[in-house]
Amino acid sequence: MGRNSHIPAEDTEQFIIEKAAELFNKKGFWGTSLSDLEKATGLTKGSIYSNFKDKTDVSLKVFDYNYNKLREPMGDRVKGKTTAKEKLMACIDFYITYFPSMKSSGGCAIQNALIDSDDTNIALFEKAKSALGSWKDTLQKIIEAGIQNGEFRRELNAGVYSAYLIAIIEGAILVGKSLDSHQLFSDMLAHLKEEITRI
Amino acid sequence: MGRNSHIPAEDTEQFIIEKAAELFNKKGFWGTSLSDLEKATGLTKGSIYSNFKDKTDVSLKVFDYNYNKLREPMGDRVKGKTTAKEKLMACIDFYITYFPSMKSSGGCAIQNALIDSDDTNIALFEKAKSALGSWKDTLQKIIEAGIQNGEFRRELNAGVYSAYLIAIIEGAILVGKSLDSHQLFSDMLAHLKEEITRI
DNA sequence: TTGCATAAATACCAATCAGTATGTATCTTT
DNA sequence: AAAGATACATACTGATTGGTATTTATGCAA
Repeated sequence: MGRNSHIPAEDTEQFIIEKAAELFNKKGFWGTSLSDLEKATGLTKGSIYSNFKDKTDVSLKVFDYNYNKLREPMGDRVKGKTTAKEKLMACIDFYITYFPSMKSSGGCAIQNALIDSDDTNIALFEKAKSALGSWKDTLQKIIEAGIQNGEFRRELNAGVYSAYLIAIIEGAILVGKSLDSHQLFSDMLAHLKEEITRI
Repeated sequence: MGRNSHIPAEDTEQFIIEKAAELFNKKGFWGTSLSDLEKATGLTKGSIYSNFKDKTDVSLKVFDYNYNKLREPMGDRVKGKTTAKEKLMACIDFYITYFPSMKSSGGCAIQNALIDSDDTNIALFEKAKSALGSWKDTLQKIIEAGIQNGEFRRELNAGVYSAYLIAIIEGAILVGKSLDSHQLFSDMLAHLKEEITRI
């Protein structure tokens, strides 16, 4: 009936993305149906398809939304710090703080997309992979700067250690979320912070 | 036509499980359809349903199969070692060795099940969760023994560190698999081994 | 105020989904 | 060799899937 044609399509698109975000993050691409999206948005399929090309299109834009919801506040936290060590610590502290909300919204979007879409939604997998890569690059540059200015040992391999940090964070999210323990999650990352003071 | 009625049902069940294992591990529970199982096994739906109650039943037995394929060889490797440190190292070395085959079969079954089935296949999630818990218990006991006999510092929290080890291993699988680098995976776990010599 | 573009709803589609009822061939038991 | 059990296939179901074509209602510009 188009009684909302006065609403710009852009707003509706964003509305759908926000409602779909938690669904895709929790139930995955194949676990989320269009009727799920209809229920969550209160809109009909026709409306969804006049804003998105297809289900994959929705999932890609939802990933960007979920990803930016992580990246932006983390960037803000790291930006304020000066030393490499402080930047890494800020990154870890960010995750400790955001764990509860991340858990309730279905976990880490990158992790979910990497596992969920492997083989079955290649476009989404590639997006998640590139997000992972750019996160690794960011950490690697921080670590390299820390090596240069003498904060970290010269023998430290920045390429490996950046991946190592991500591995622990993502692994801790998996374990902490599955065992449903914010405490355990914080303890694991606290241990990591200790270790960082010794590299 | 029942031209295979001379084959014991038990064998057919195992045959289906083995063929389904890679599918479920790669495509997930909702990403794998019964027609996928038909194609992979060469059997028909009727045959599958005379061996399993429903699709969930298949997924649960497939998880046990995938899980045991990990647990048994790992148990063998650890069993041979005497000190706690050697046991942890053997566990890590196991993953370094098995990474390629694990990657080609779709990754770590526990990790996949935990993320894939969260919310959408509760029975499978609970199975994966309990597998995670018993793995953590095993590591925790090894670490506690290591603390007792003076291999590790008395301040080390075995409950936290066991979860920490799992987090790194699972995280390294995620990163190594996604970035498609056995080298990076080995390097991350080598770094972990170094760290273990210092706890 | 009359058209026009837009946005959303309705109604529909073929394909596929998980699951079942029935049929049939083979093995086992007697 | 006849009867029953087993193991698989065939054929079907209703529901749901992702996606599309059409219709209707609204705001905006002429």
